[in-house]
Amino acid sequence: MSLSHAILGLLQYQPMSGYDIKQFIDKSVNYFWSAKQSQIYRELAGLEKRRWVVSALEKQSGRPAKRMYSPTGAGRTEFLRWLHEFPAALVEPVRDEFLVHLFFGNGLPVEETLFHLERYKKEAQARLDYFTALAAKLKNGEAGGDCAGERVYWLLTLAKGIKMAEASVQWADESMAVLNAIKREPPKKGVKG
Amino acid sequence: MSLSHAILGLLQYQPMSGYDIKQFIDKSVNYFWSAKQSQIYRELAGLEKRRWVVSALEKQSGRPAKRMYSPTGAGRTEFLRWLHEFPAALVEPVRDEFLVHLFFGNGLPVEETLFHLERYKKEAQARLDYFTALAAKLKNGEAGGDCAGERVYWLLTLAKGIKMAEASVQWADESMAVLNAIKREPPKKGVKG
DNA sequence: ACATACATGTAAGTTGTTACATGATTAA
DNA sequence: TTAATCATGTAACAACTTACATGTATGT
Repeated sequence: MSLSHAILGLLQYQPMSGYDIKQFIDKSVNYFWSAKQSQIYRELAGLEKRRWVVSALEKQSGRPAKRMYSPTGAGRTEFLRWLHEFPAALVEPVRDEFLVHLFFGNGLPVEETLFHLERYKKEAQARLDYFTALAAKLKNGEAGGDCAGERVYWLLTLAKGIKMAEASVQWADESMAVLNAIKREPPKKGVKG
Repeated sequence: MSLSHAILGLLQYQPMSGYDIKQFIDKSVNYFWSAKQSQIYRELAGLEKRRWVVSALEKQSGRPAKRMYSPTGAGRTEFLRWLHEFPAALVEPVRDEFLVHLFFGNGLPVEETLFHLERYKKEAQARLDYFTALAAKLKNGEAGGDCAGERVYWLLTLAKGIKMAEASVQWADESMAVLNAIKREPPKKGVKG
């Protein structure tokens, strides 16, 4: 339900093609929302079936034609209905494969885990840098186009991404420190020794 | 792939039933991993089909019998193979419906958004309290049973949950402050006014 | 010559959710 | 007597991923 309505919401701002939507998602709301190209096309087809959007082919010179989608009246109504309907549980269940591996880290050499924690930190740092730069642009009005009222809310969601990325970097550092300490001073096993 | 191998990993510690696994997940690794009861049963059936686990009915007095699952030799091998195989992208895609609503918050009355941010904060705070208490127990050896080597890694994953929950509470506070400021001083629209 | 960006989609498979179905015991 | 805990599962549906299929234009 969320993906189709999120797409419907984006189309309130301006008509877009499936490809445009994918670009927009990857470059802006990527912290809290992602989707594969194929899924976007499928959701758009579903939205059109329910008459919440209509599409029209737009020819381009030297490029494939774009199928541009726009919301209908019913689509706008449906979006507003959905918007008021917040989920009952606001903190979503997480499923993090990296943490599953770490949880079972006792079955791995410490060096291997440290290597992947370092990788993790770099990824988190890259996200942090990206979101920080994007937030600066949004504040200066260099991004987000003509949307004035929206900017505040976009910044709030970006702030969440920044907070999470900052916490992730810190956590990776602290975790590496813990494991490095173990490496130097292996833990005692049982009562012997 | 992750869920089946995570279950396989849990069974390395001790034989468990589907119900036991559900209890364990909900009460300990809930920060980074969750699953519905029905899915757990399906994954267990799949693991048994692949001969990575075997099951046996265990009768109980006054209670329904339990189907206890244990890993086979092939299961232990497969688990270790998987454990070394970390995902290429360590920071997982997030899909957060609450943030999708907030992103489109300009379409809602500020009071409504503030109400849900307050709810969000309470939920995050409850998680923070729970994880903090669990970490304290783990450190004292009151939880986690006979697993000595595992405890370090369990604490690392819990630390992540704590970090995230802390950041979430802070973010909710800061976001409410921003929206309260807007409520007192509504934003100027365009050049008129 | 090869990769990337542009652009759309289908098919198949995996994973996750919701609803259904059953039934005993225990605590409020 | 009502709800919760214990305990297992199936069926249907919804959501998501991966692989496939096609083709142009541009940059290296």
